[in-house]
Amino acid sequence: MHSHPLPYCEVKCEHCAVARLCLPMTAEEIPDVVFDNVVKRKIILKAGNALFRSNHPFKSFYAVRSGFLKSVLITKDGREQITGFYFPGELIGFDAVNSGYYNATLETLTDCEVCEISYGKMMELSNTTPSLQKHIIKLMSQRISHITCIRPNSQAKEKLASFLLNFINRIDRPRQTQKTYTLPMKRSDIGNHIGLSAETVTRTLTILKQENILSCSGKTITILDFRALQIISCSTYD
Amino acid sequence: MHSHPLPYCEVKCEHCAVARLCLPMTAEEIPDVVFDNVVKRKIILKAGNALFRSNHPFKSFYAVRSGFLKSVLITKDGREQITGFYFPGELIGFDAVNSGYYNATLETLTDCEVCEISYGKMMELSNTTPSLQKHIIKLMSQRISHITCIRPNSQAKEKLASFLLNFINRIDRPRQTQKTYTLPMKRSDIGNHIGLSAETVTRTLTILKQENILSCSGKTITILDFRALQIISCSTYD
DNA sequence: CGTGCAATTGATCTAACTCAACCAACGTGG
DNA sequence: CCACGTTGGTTGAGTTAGATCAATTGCACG
Repeated sequence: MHSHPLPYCEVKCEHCAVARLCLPMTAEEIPDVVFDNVVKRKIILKAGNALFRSNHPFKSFYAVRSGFLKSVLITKDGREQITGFYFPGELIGFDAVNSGYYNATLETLTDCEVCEISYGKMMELSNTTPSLQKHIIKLMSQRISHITCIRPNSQAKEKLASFLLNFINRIDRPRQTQKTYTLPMKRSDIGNHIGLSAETVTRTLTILKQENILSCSGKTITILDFRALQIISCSTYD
Repeated sequence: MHSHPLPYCEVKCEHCAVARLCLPMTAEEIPDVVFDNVVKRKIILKAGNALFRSNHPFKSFYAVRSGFLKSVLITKDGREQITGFYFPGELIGFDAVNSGYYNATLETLTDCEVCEISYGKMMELSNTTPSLQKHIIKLMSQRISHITCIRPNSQAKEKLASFLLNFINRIDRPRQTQKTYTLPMKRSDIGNHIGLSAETVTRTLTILKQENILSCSGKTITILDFRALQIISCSTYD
């Protein structure tokens, strides 16, 4: 939970597995030399560290190259609120553009590789690169959809189903034949984020197991009946 | 709740009271003739009508010129979920860019004037207008912040305080000496949105009245102790 | 092979929900 | 102009989903 100097190393986007998700990486459109000026460096973080803290001035987005992070808000009386999770290929910092400072602390759930993307330089570049501009707006739109996916006045089962579907949609897109996933966060993190206690998350998972909708042990979860999960979530996921 | 042909009329942005919030309206940057091509027309809607419905194809943002709207999602078992409110000067439709269709039905809470902004044409225009591009991203960032403001695992009092502060911040920015506001939505809408029953909203308002933090009667609400409300909300509002 | 954190399970408790009655404001039509 | 229906708000009583507290087990890692 302590933040210390961030170790950097060189990175080439063309070698990045999640580049296509992160920024539109068509070499013919953006010359490498220009692009390298925008995406600075790869930051390596061990699990449990902070990428940045609440109220620090905003100057960069961060692209998740690998690993998982959570965005945490500490209320004045010391409680934690997890306002979101970040998965590989996703961009961090959209909420900070308006206020000019980061609204939450970004903590790694696992070891992470993160690329720093200068906001100012990216905006310059996007002036001459329509596809980049479109892509940013699309990613922001996507994030808005993700946030909206948990309905606050729904039951535990419904919330958890929505959370799991959202997780799968973001981690495994386009959806593979794969049905087994590793949850990067603990029960209490899930609960905190969707408005349940850790115990209720466990109990609800147990119910879903008994109903043969999924099986899970620890952080490993297998979806047995995808359709049932969709029905429970009442969502519009495909 | 019925949707019928939308009545249009001519509108000039330079005469609009909320133009400065909606799009960057510096005449020297964007020639009128170009701009008029993007902002199509003014739509007039009576209270209780739909601007658009869930799953309709997305092709335009809508700017709220006057009035108030709510965005409603109908779950498969018929329950309503209010995913957000829209106030004068705000843009509607950010969540639809990614999926290509509107994710919710937009219903007017009051009589409304709304301007249609072609997404495609606006993106074209923003290619040559850096300030427009920056503005859109800022507005999207702002919306992300607004959505995040209600913490799902907090008490009724805290939720309601956060909701009220968010409302005031959006309706009255920069903050005036004004302390009395008219809530455009009913108790059940507030409750639905923040995850409480209408009765609990009423009861919580009654408690806040007894504590001399606010006074309210029906839709008219007066903030007596702003600071106390901020403390209850545990928020970071200024 | 402990040590410590996370997950599970059970027992109680409570904040908020639901149901119901009542009131106030408002619009409509006779 | 008033009777009436409708809609929204308030208040009370009883119920419940999920929280809290506590004890136990499981597991990962040095």
